[in-house]
Amino acid sequence: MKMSNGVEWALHCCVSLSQATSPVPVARFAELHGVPTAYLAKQLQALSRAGIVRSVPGPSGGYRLTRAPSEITVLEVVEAVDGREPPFRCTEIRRRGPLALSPESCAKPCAVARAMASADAAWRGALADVTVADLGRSIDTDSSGTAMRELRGWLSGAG
Amino acid sequence: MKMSNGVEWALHCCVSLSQATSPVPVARFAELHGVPTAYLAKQLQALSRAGIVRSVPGPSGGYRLTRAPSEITVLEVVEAVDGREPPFRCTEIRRRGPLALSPESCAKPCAVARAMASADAAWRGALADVTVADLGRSIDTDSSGTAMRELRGWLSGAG
DNA sequence: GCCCTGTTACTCGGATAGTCACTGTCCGAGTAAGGGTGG
DNA sequence: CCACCCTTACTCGGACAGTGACTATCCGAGTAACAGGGC
Repeated sequence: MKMSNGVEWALHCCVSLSQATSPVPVARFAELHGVPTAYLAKQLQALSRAGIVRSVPGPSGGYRLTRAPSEITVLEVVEAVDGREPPFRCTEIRRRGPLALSPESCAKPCAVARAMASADAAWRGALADVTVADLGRSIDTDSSGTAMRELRGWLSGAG
Repeated sequence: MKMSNGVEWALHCCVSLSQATSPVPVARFAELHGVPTAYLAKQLQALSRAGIVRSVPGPSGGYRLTRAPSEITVLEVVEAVDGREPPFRCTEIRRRGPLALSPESCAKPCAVARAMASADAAWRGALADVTVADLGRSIDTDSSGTAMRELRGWLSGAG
């Protein structure tokens, strides 16, 4: 079970975007984070489809957030990039073999699927409790309050 | 992010094993669940390496549980089959690019990694709260108390 | 009848190909900025 | 000097190859059961 690395990139891009005052193009993010430009664009497109960011075409265009950073949860970003389907998918093996259950006996998900779904809900709940604004504050605290200021300066400067 | 289907098979096998009184070979499980024998064997081998089941070679051999079903958590089975590494792996992009942090500033995991680790801990905690015995009871309840009895009968019979 | 021995066949275990999703990349459509021209 | 228009170049967006992990499979090593022979 491996999560796409694009999730990490997308989250850092959202934090960076929360400090930007004008649209930021993909190339700028790629330079800032040291990742491939074209592949990073794929992740930003996913965020755009999910309505988390909005694309501005043409010169001086790029991406901007559609909402306040405090209104964007980590879960939304993860689901936008990695998909909304849960990692575990029940294949209904209880309906197969010599002890197969009748279809009408399978109205409820089986016990295994319920346990996995419960854990998945706990995972999503934890991710939904953290917002992009929270991430920015945590990063700022780790750097003694310099990270967000340096980020704003770099985004405003020529690069 | 896709979890191996072997996890589902392994969990159902553990529940079945909890009702067996003698070692059960892989072929029997494959017939019961309607899955490929050779690939299912791979999952049972993983359980064996993790110490959840014990293999008995030779005629009338197979697999048996090493502990009581109430002492085997779903988390153990998931980790045995799917691996213990968390789905999210931080690539430390904060150390790269024009605003790269110094190595000594990265003693703690970054905020993004902490948020993902917290969610992962919640996921594992939920899985650790359910045991194989719990799964068996739930399946029995869903079938009005006939599933485990039929399972014991089939495992004892010639198949 | 009981014990020993050799055969037998059944078990697991790791090493070996095939397929799907993630990774990485490219070029085309669309658009706003900027400069030039005319009024 | 101002407004309009054209060129320009910069943006995103979806479509196209490469790689690693999951899927599926096979054959060999080891061992307990079983049958046969000897005591």
